[in-house]
Amino acid sequence: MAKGQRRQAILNAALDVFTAKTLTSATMEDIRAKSGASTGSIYHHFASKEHIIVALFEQGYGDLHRRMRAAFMGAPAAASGLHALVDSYLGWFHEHELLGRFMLQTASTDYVASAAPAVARDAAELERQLLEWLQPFIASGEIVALPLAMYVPLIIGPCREIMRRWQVGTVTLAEARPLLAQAVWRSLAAGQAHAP
Amino acid sequence: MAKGQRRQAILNAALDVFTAKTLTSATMEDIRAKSGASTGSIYHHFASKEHIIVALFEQGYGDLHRRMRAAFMGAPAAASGLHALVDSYLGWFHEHELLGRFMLQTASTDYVASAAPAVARDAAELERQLLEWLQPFIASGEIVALPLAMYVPLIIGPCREIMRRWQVGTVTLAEARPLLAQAVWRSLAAGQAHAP
DNA sequence: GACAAAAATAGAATAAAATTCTAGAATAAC
DNA sequence: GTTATTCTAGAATTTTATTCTATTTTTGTC
Repeated sequence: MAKGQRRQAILNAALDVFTAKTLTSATMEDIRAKSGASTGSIYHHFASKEHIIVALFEQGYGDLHRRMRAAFMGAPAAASGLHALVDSYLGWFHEHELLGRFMLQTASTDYVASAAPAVARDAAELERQLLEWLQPFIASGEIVALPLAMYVPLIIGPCREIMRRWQVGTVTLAEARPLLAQAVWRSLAAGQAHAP
Repeated sequence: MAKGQRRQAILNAALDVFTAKTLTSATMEDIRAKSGASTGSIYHHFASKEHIIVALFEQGYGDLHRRMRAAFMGAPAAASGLHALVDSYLGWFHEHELLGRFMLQTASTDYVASAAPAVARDAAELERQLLEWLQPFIASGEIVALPLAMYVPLIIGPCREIMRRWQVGTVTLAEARPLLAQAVWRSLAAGQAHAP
């Protein structure tokens, strides 16, 4: 078995098992059986069940963040950049159904923050870059001025909930995708109608 | 010990333990020690560790949903109803810090859906009522027409993410509360500027 | 207020699962 | 080719959830 093959086989098996059953009810024995690895081999690659979970998160978020970053960085206009960002998020989860299900269903960002500091750092860096990219549009008044910590929730919050629903089949991307980007844009675009 | 006292003591202890450690690393022994109940007593009230978790969810979501329902139902105007809805969500989590942390951090809606069907049903009913309430405003063109499954994500998504951040201290409610309601309103209000 | 029935508690016993350990096989480094 | 390192195996151990049996407390009834 080639270099790193076994490790990935274990991760793949774990992902299957974790999405089929719940995190707690999935046993190491399940993972062992599905991956074909021995107990010793599993514990050679991962210190514990939790470490397997963390490794999956790192893999998933690493890839997702990379894609999101690429989406807005370099975009010249606010609207197109945000549109691309929303699209990248939806697109990633669309293309990584199992891992995405695991990421959205299993644990929250805060759980990850303590268990997977690398992911937390990467997320913080991504947010910093996004805010930096937004800055000129806020300054010019094209995007509403808000406490900085609010932008990501306003952009990602709706995306996340939509993808949750997509995962359980109550929403289709074909219809949601363009409308979602527009809705996010409206929530951030300045110079429009005010509400009470 | 009075009627139902022990059950609640167990739930309280479990909540403490679950928020202090992770769901898996929190043991029945931890709960036993903190609650002062015996093993037998715990298993008399709850069939398993998972049942304790579900009971906490039912308690939390039952109360939250009740409050959200009260917020918009009967509101005469779209803007004020949505404002009240957002406020009720933020307010509830503000007032139930521990339970709220548990609910947002621990498990997702979908996990709950399979484990706690009562919660899922209640959530579905709440959504139905919200959409029914929204209907006239959509018909009149005051609120944008979207696939029905998109409204809740657009409203609750940002709220959820904001509260997550509030829980870890990166956002204060004093500043976020009014701005969030406005942003949600903008994302739903029709007849405004279009984006590419 | 005595008494049966039901609910609640206790803690020991068991079962299930995670993790550790010791030894052996494969691979890489030199 | 040989030595060191990584990897694999599977049995042994430890930890944790759950079950079981017996005892106590409460509740409803006369």
